[in-house]
Amino acid sequence: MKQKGKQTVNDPAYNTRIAIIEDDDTIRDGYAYLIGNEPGFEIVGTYSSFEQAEQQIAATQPDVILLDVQLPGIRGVDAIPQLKKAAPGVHVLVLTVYESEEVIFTALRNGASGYLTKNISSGKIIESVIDVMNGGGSMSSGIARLVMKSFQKNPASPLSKRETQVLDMVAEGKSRNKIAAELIIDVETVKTHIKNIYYKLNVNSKDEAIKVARESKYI
Amino acid sequence: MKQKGKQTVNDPAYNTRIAIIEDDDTIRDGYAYLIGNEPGFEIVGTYSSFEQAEQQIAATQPDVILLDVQLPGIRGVDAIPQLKKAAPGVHVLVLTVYESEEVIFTALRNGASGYLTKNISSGKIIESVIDVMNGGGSMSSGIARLVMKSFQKNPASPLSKRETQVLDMVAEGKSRNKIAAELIIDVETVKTHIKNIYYKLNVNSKDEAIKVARESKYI
DNA sequence: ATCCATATCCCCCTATCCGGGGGATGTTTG
DNA sequence: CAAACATCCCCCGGATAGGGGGATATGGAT
Repeated sequence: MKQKGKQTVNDPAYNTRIAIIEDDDTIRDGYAYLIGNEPGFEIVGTYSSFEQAEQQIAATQPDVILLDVQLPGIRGVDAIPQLKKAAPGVHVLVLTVYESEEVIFTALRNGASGYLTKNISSGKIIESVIDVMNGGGSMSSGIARLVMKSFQKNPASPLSKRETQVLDMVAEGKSRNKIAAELIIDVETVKTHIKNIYYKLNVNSKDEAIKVARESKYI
Repeated sequence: MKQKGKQTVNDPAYNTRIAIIEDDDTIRDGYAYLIGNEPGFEIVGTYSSFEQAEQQIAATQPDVILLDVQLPGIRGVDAIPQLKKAAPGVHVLVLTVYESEEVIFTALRNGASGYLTKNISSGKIIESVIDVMNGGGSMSSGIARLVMKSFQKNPASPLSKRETQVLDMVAEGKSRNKIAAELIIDVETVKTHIKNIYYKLNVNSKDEAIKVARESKYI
């Protein structure tokens, strides 16, 4: 229902207030034009850099910010915390041309409400804005694929089921005793599993094993 | 480009072959009707349970499976690995009425290509099918929100920046020495940070701290 | 039938780590 | 200025980790 002391989103007379931070003039003006002409949406500010935007954002308190990742100065996704501080409750929709995992996950960690590739139509952007205004999230399909892939394990892991389970627990900081207790097996068995894990991963310490296994998505 | 020995997806004469596993007759037949009448899409099988579907899926090798989470017998999301084994390369789109975090993350871990709530239009389902056929992913906005939220930390953490950083490393199985080396500070400092973390979280061991911090999304 | 991977358990050893206790000092920030 | 933060110092005893050497039983692949 989302109120913020103004009117509700569901009020047909209420315009969703949108700010755009994007350094490419053509793209910025294009978005502004397309979205500004859409009934129910209002562009309350367009900026070509974060530094330029910060003050104004605090003053205008938009509902949604369309944020380019490539900006002169600070990287767009790194500016998200400051933008949310300047306009608490604002929904940040990140726009990008590249699908870089590092950038995507930084954006998500920083509290972006959506992550869209720029090759989408303005209709899709409007749809995403509506989604996030209703408390949802929004991701283009390429981004969604990467995010979903990050949850999956490598099916070609050299580790057995039990070994994976043990290494999972090791990676959570649990001691051999704790692991043995939880799996209801002897500490010696846990030890053997760990020995075999080290052998298979060609390492000889906990954190090497965790590092290697994480990199290869074995755990 | 995705070939599978048949024709390419981009061939306008090729029909995307879809199977539906859904125990509610009305819903199943409804989807089958709506999707079957869509040009470019073909329903190659409808099943009311996983057990019933498994054999046929292996024989028909559909491109996409629409899978209900609530099934008699095995839970839909738990059947995903077997479905992918029966039809390697198949894209599984999970359909649900509830947005349960546990079920969502199980689906993602098991390699679902999409996760949709049932209140969406058949047009949206078609869109999602196209997205996954092109190698993308697809999530309804409520699901996307939950997934994105899972990446975020609690902004109200009692831990300082440095403490969070240290606990992060502790949670990765690193020893105090290793942490000290990586942060280029003394082991004693790391120890002090850990002491303070334990005090703040009201615990007195590594794995308690990790558990509490994980539950509250401090790390 | 045999071999290999898996899973379970047993014993030895030493160096390191962990948790708990007591402090101190400088900087940042509200 | 006080509180939070980040840094470093000392002492102690028990637990843990890693490396070495085994054994036994099951189940699947050849």
